[in-house]
Amino acid sequence: MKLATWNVNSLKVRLPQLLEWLAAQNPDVVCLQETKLEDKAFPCAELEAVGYRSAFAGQKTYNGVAILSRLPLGDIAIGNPGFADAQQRLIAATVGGVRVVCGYFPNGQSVGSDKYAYKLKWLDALTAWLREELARFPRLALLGDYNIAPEARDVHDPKAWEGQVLFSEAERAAFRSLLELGLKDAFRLFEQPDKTFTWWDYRMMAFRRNMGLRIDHILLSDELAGNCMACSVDKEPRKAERPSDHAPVIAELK
DNA sequence: ATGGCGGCTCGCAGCCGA
Repeated sequence: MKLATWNVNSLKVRLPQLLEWLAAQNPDVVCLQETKLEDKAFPCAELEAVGYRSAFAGQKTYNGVAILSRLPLGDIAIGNPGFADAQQRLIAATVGGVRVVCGYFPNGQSVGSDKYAYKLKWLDALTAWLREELARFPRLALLGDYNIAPEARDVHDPKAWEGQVLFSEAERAAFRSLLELGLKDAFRLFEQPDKTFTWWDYRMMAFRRNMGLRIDHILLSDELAGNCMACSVDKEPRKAERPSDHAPVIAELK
C-alpha cells in the first residue's frame, strides 16, 4: 500500500497538478492539507473519475483536510473529540485495515503569540487522542503537514531557525511526544539524502537554493513501521509552474 | 528572513501561511 501526504495550498488551484501527480505516482491513499474549500465545492467527481474516493472536512479560505483512497474509506471521523476546534485540521478513516489520520497542524505564527499557544494546546490534545486511537487501532499512520522540523538536519540553516516557530524547543518536544507514543518517522527508517526538505518559501528563490524545512511527515505505529519498505519526498511537483510551496511525502507498506 | 510570494476575500488592501 502506497500512502502519501501533500499540502496542496488550495485544491482549487492545484487540482490539475494533483490529477497529474496521481497518474504519475498511483498512490493508494493520499492525505491532503490546506484544501481551502467548502465541502460543497470539493471535486469528488473529478477524483472519482480517476479512481479515488474522498473523505473531506473543509471550510472557506483556510485549512481543510481530505483523504483520497482507491479502496473504500470506513469509519470516517472529523476532528479530535477531546479538543473543540473551529478549524478543520483533522480527518481520519480506515482503509484496508489501516487507520489513516490526516492532520494540518497549526502554523503557530511566531513564538509567544496566541497562535503559538493554540498550536501547543492542539499538539497536546492530539497526543492524548492518539494514545487512545493507537489502543483501538494498532495499525495507524499519522500523515500531514506538522509544521514542525524535528531535528537540525531537517532545517537548511538550523542556526538561523533555532528558537523560531516551526523549530522551537516546545514544538520539537511535542513531536518527540508523538514518537513516545510508539510512532516512527517513516522517513528516518531509511538512509536519506542530506538536506531533504518538504517546504520551501515562495520568496527568495528558496526552492532553487534548497532553503527548505522538512515539516511534512508520515509517522507509523510499530506494527506498520515493520512493514514499511520505503519513504521519500517527491520534489517534482514543487518544480511545476504555480506550485504548492510543499512537496509530497510517500511511504510504501508491504 | 527587515522583505522579497502566493492564496484568499462581500477584493482594488490586508490577512495568513511557514
